[in-house]
Amino acid sequence: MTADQPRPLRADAARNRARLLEVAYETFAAEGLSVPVDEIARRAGVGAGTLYRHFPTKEALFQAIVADRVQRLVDHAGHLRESAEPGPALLAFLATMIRAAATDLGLAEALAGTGVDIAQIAPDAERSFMDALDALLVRAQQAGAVRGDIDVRDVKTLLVGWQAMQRYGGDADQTDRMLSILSAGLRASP
Amino acid sequence: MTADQPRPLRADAARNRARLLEVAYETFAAEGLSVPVDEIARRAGVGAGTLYRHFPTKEALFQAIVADRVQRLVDHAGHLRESAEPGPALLAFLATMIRAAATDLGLAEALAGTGVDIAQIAPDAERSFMDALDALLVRAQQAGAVRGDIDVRDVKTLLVGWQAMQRYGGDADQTDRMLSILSAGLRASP
DNA sequence: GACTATACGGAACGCGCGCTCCGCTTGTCG
DNA sequence: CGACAAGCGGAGCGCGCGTTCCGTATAGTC
Repeated sequence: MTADQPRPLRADAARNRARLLEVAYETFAAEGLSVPVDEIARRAGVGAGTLYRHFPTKEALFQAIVADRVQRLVDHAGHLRESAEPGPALLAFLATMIRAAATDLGLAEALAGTGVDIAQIAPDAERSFMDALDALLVRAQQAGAVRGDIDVRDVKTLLVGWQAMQRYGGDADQTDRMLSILSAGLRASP
Repeated sequence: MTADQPRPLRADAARNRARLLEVAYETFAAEGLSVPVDEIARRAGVGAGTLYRHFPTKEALFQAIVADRVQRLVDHAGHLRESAEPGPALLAFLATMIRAAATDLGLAEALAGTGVDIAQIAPDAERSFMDALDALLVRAQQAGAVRGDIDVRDVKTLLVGWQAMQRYGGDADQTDRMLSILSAGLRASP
């Protein structure tokens, strides 16, 4: 259904597109969304026109980046689900996301902070992410490793909060303490 | 030393200044920092020139708002310290801040998110806030109500994260669950 | 090697916003 | 009540950034 590409995209065009995505991701993650589009183009070594041919709008560029990154997270969740114990699997996934927050979700939250919402900008990515997270959560709850009164939406909200801390706070020691508080708080309660 | 006012400020000028602060606070908290300065002036019923006479720059306006709000939080912490048990006092303060986050700290974090840092913009306010928070934390730890391996900076980081959730997530029920997780995680650990 | 569709670069445009300037109004004080 | 400083309003300036346009270069094809 969605697998036909009318025209296979010229070689240089494909290269430029990939390079733009890469550079844009790194730049936005590191310096925020206010970086001018022209600057992205410059760093990628292309003209502004080229960027706009691939991504007709700045927001379209965001969308492409987010979709890409979220997909990687979903894949990671899938692997954990197959290879680890329910409780540890959930915590490991949360830890991974929080540690990677400075770049991955940090970007996503930067979007939310500026008024752009992931669920709006890339509904498909959002949905498959939530599904993957839900699977991990339910298994952990069934195994009795996590309190039963919370749902996926709660966990997602927790992630948003924790990655905000990550961006805000500092050293690795603090991160460890934050993670310790999180797992203590999630444990099945009296 | 700092208690002399060369000129007592004319009556209408004082009124306009207060009104501007009020309107700017509400507007920025509700709609983000990208609201144009002219719009603030319009809603306050004054001209742009008037706003700029009181606050020579948009950032100066932020600074004035933040200093004002943080001071209120510090006062609140002082009252709690005198009137409540150590453990509950800390949790009550955290809960207050988190519940008020959508307006108060939400603004502060909005600043941080856009590259402005409270500690830079209003160092005095930041310092007295941290002192007040520290006092509550230390008392709670001495009473054995909160684990001893965390410090003020950790608590501040937690607050940043929790208020991010607050802005992000939704209903009151979810907020309660988040608070429950927080207090469970903070309790003195094995 | 020549021809054409495809893609590129970067100058230029328009708009929005922070900030300034100055002629007019209004509070204040004798 | 009259005079003067203090304050006001809002048109306008300049700049930065998102977006467009079009003449030029280059990959793909025979």
